[in-house]
Amino acid sequence: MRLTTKGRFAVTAMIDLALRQNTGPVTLAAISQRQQISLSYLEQLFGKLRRHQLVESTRGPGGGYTLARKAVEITVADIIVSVDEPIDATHCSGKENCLGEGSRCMTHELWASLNERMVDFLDSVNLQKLVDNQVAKGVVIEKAPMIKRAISSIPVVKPIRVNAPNSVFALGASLANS
Amino acid sequence: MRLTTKGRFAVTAMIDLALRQNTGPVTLAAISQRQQISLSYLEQLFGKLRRHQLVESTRGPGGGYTLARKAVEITVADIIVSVDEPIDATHCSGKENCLGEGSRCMTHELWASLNERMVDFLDSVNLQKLVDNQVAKGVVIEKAPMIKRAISSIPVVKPIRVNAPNSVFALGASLANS
DNA sequence: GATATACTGGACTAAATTAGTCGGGTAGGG
DNA sequence: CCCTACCCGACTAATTTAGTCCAGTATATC
Repeated sequence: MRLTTKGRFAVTAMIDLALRQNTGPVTLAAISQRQQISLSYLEQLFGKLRRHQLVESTRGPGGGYTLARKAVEITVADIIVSVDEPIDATHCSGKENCLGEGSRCMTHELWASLNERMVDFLDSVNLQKLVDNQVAKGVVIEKAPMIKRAISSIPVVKPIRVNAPNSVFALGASLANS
Repeated sequence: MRLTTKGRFAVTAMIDLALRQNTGPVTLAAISQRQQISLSYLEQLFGKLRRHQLVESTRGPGGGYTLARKAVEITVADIIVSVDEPIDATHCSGKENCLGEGSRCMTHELWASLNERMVDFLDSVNLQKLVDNQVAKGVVIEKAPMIKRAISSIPVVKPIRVNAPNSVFALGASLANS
């Protein structure tokens, strides 16, 4: 289990998708605009979400992404695990007792427990809950305009690359993948 | 609240210290050897632990570190917060609603909750518990040899710098500091 | 069957962070 | 004094993060 802004972005994007997929597939371009996440980055993220069967894609005009299963059946943990790869291997889980006799792994159980709690929590929250929460807050979902071609004359603001400046989720977070 | 190997090292070192401080101050050199943590790095860590009043130092020969308060009164959260600086500021906590109306902060509450759970857990574990756990496991604490000068002919193995290879705690972890 | 839309995938990269090292100090016991 | 052991700030290599870029492929509509 790891926590990065990547996971946060993925959860945000999935909420956006869940909120609007009832009017058909949602394009990444739309999510990108609404959530201010770069399109290329979303593509990367959704590639992973698709490979983990959390979303389904429809190509071509009118295409986009839809949830692969009901929102209530997708947990936050599912999303995070999908985008923040396992990184398993190379760790002292189980058989190998790290270094002599618990010397290095004195804290192993501690982190394993913490990890377990985190997973439990993130698994207890499903996408539907987050959606309901948003709806309760009064988020307005404009009906997808059925116009064939959207106005593409909106000046594209070239996003300046600034590595996530020490914000809430400034850094990566990883924990034993118990 | 953040989680890095730095915090893990600090907790490990603190357990080592708690286990042996009854025979007087414990030197960083000794902890370094036992736990395989570089001395310079321990100095950095203990500087922070001291400034946060978790340990006290005694200079000169026979000196070293001791816990500033009883082990039962030091929690894992205390240790981690001490070494992994706050990083507060620059985040959307409270008044500023991030971007428009909850758009970016759709997940804010989620992370805040998760963070709260983590802190709760880490605050529920105190150093004494970890020490008891070690003792129960049968960790042998050699009586500190009262020899004035330790044998310094042990060939010092020059540690090769290899950035923490994707292990359990491979990466940093940060969460809202609610 | 052009053409535009929209997903697919992989190679690449700048900035930030981590996990330290290095070196020169300061305090205190013998 | 001199050796032990803490003190502290500057420096750095490796790694990771958070993306970009670009060259496709599938498909609906005209």
